[in-house]
Amino acid sequence: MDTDYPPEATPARRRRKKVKESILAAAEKVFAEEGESGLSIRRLAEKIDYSPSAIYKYFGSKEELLDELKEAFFARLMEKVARISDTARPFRERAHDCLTGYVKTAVERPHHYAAAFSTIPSPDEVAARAPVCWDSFIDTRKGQAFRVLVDIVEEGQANRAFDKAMCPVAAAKSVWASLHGLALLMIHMPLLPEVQPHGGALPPDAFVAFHADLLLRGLGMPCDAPLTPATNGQADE
Amino acid sequence: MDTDYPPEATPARRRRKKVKESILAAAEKVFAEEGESGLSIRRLAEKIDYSPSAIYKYFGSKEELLDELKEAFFARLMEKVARISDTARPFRERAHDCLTGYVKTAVERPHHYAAAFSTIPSPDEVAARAPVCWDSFIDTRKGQAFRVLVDIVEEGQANRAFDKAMCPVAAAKSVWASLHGLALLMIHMPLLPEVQPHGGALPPDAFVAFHADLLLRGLGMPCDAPLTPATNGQADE
DNA sequence: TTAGAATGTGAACAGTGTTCACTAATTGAA
DNA sequence: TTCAATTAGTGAACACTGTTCACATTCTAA
Repeated sequence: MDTDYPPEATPARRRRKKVKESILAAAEKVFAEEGESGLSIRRLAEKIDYSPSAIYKYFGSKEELLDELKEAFFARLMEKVARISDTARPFRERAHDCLTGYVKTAVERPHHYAAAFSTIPSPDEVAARAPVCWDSFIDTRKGQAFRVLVDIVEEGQANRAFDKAMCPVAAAKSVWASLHGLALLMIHMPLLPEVQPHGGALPPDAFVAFHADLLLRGLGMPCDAPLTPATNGQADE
Repeated sequence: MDTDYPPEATPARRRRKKVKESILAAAEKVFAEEGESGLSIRRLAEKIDYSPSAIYKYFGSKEELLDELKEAFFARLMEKVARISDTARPFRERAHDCLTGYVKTAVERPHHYAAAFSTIPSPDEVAARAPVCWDSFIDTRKGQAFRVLVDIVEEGQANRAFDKAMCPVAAAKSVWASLHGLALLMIHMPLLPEVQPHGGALPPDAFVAFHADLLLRGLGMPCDAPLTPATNGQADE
């Protein structure tokens, strides 16, 4: 696509960048509230007072525009988790907060997170892209987020907090899957955490923490605190 | 919608049912291969040699048609897992196979499974539907699949295989989330299991088994076998 | 000053889900 | 058997969608 120019800061380039950002800002707003179904090129054009076709001078297609939104979101998510991981605190706390932080950040922008995992490659595409090499994956935004998890697992193993027999990459994949699933389940079924046969369910945040504890224990790290706070189960109700 | 009639088996009703099933069959085929994006009413009509508007005599909307496909798929998924859970085998084997069975069945029909969790309710809708009661959820197809997981957790706790301090419902939610995430990750990134820095990644099935083992350990059940088979890690490569 | 590139536009194309007036066939009752 | 009422099926249309393209305008660099 010929929509991206080298960034010598001529006045024209600056103007162009501004317009492009106004498009992205308008798109971001609509998309955050209503998701892809609410975001049409015509509606977007109306919002920024341009004609629909003008948008195609800045983005090759709607998909390209959406990709930038998702990419930016995932970069924020990754950075957030990485920052948590970089704080100087006991390993268990840090690991726990990385896991819960991932889920919480994902759930904050449900449409973004869900859209970041929305395309299903056909068997042909899969065959064409295989085999996938590690280096190309780890340069992706998703790959970088994954990298943080691998580092945590390796650190935990070095600490003897986690089982050393596990392949750290496999363990990180497993953890990622579990976080991913919780995030999506909470996005698509926001009331699930509240569902409980006799009332007294965990509030969403506590449930995310519980999930993280379970994962850490799966990795081989026993819990010092009890797994479920007193509010859960069929207590006093 | 007035598209469903009582099932007195008059010739007309039989004919109607047949046509409806032919629509569903055609839709099923297209949907399984190409997902929602490939399934248009006009294309569907062409396939079964009817006019597009004819389809609306059988389904109130495209969404309603799709809902039937997803519902049928999830019913199969649920039944499959329930059947595994009902076999007479050692608890650990059964539990393990239920978890892996869920993921494997989901991945077999990627578009179905992903579509079954595709709608994101707006905050208004969430507020309107809250609070959700257990009984109405457990009658859902998803609720029934979830029920199987709760039963497994409770059985494991009764066996002293799982931690008794956990709320079984919370634990089941956590397990569900982890399975859900693995299934979706494998659907949207089919090559992820293969990604490994120095080659020698687990094949997909082995990775699913590894994931299940990790979950069982998280629930409090220690592993008899080593967590990761010999093929993993940076072995002989 | 002027050629060339970049920006923005309106009309159009091909596609979508859906509705509706209409015809044709089928049904159940007189 | 006849006849009214229901049902099945149709084609044209509506209001959308993403996208393209010839065209006019504006800006930029030589």
